[in-house]
This record gives sequence, C-alpha cells and structure tokens, in this order.
Amino acid sequence: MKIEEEIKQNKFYSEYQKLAINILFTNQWLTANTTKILKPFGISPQQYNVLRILKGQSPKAISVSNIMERMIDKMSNTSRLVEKLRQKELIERVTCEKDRRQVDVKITKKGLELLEKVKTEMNAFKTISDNLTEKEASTINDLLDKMRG
Amino acid sequence: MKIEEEIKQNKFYSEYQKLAINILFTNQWLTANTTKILKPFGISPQQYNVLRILKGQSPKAISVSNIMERMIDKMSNTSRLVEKLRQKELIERVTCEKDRRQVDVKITKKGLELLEKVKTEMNAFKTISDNLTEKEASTINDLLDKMRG
DNA sequence: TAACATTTAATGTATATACATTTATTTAAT
DNA sequence: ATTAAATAAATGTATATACATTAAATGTTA
Repeated sequence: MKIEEEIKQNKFYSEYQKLAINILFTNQWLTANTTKILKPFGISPQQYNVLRILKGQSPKAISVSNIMERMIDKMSNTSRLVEKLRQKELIERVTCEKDRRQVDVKITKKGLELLEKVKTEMNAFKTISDNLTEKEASTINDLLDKMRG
Repeated sequence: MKIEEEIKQNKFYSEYQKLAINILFTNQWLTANTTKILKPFGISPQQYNVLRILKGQSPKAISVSNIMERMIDKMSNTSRLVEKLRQKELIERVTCEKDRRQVDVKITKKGLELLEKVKTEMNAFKTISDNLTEKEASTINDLLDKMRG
C-alpha cells in the first residue's frame, strides 16, 4: 500500500520529504512485526539485536562498548539491556582481568537455543522476500547507504 | 557509509535481512537528526508529527482518532501527545458538540508559527537531497511501498 | 609519582512507548 | 425503553529510551 494511503496524506512537500516519512513508517511497520514475533520469547527487538551480536562473536566474549559499536541503535543503554539478558540467563558477564573497567559478555547455550527457535518464527515472516526480488532489495540497500552520505 | 561498516558486520544472512537492518539503522539516523533539530523548540518528533497533521487540516479541527489514523506511529498514545501540545499552547482542544465522545483538536497561531521556524532549521538539514537525486528518492519510495505489500 | 585526563560501565531521571483497561457517550437490538 | 454492543478518548502500568552524571580503573604528563 502506498505511503499516501497509509497515512492519508496525498501531498508531500517533495520526494525527499516523502522518503523521510516513508522510512519512519516502514521502520514502524517492521518493528511492530518483529516485536510481535519476539513477544512469546520474552525479549524486545533491542535485546534480540544484542543477542545476535553476541552470537556473531561466539564463543568469544566481547566488551559492553564493543557491543554498543555494533548496535543498530547506538544511543541505547547497553548496560541495562545486558543486565536484562543476564537475568534471563541468555548471556554471561565477567569482569575482564586485563582491564578491570571492562566487562566481557558472552552468549550462553540457552541464549543460542533461543535464537534458533526465534529464527524459525522469523523465517515465517517473509513478506519482504515475497514482495521484493533480491535485486530490488539490493537497490534499496545501496540507495540508503548513499542517502546517509 | 555502507551499513556493513556502520555496525561492523560484514556478512548478512541475505540481502533481505540486510535490508531490514538497514531500514532500522537509517530510521535511527534520521530520528536522531530530527530530534536534535527539534530539541531547541521543546518538542519531540512525535509531537512534531501531530502538529504537521493539524497544520494540514488547519483551520479545520479534527478528532483525536482522526489524528491517530494519520500518524506515522499508529500505536502511540495520541491523547497524551495532544495534552502535551495543549500545555505548550500549540494546539486547542474542544469537546465536539455533535458527538460528545469526540474531542476536536486544532493547531493554534503559536503552533503554526513554531512550525514555520522549525521549517527553516529542517531545510538546513539537507543531507538527503544532497546525496540523492529526486529520481533515486522516488525509486526508494516505490520499493518501500512494494516491500510492505 | 602526583595531578589530571581519558576510558569503560553503571546509574539517575525525565520522558516516551506499548498495550491493556476504564470511562463516557452513542448506536443497535430485543 | 432497557439492555447490550460499539466507539472515542483517557488512564494505568511496566518497560524502554535519551541523555547527563557518576564511579572506577587506566593512561598521560609534568
């Protein structure tokens, strides 16, 4: 459905302004879908993002600031997210011996298992791949990168 | 800068997964920029969205649910946003006489003036139009619409 | 080495958000 | 007309978020 209809606005100041709004709207659509899928697993999209970062480094541990650098939303509060995941036993946290300011974080077996289950559900949400060719997806990726400069 | 570098992840499961992450990241980038511009004016991006909707209808008043339908983020809590804007005297709120459940909301002169000032600042943030041609912006718009199905 | 700067992570705080529930009013059905 | 259903908006509540500040450890330099 065209963005004009989605938000009942049939005129935009420019194609650029429309693009900004379209990105905000599409983000909202995507996040809502992801949140719904993750809800039964008891984690938020941000927590999911942290888990995936840790899986990417597994079985290595990485520091909190290292996680932050890799996060989609850099401004968020990584310490608290990590603590939430620790409470659920999805990750482990150990103070780094070489530099006692740092905290080494590592995904647990339980965390990896959760990601496996989530993957199945995420695969079920295949609207994007149903509606776009791989070439089209690639085109958007290139243009978004270009847009941010 | 390519999304791979932005989040230090050099491999993606698919071009579709990369697209999902790219949209989340670009949204974050866009929202952070907008928030910064709006901050001196004392309003959040969501409040700005409501003001723009009301400007679009001005001098007509529209109901809270009518605003909600036009919002980018439909799940948000329009009542409270409207109340915040009323406290700042940027909008007016009157109970509808024909249907006393409804509340008619209208942007004030002060609200319109604020939008004018914001516009100047928003125009200064022209990264998008600097980096993309109008045709490219249009291409993304069409593909995002297609993607959501 | 003492004083200061920087880095890393945690915490404080105000606001925002998602989602469920409640309240008031109007519409529909028996 | 009385009861039930539907709608509009507001509120409750737990969590998330942005951003500033603090605390602890490490680096730097005079």
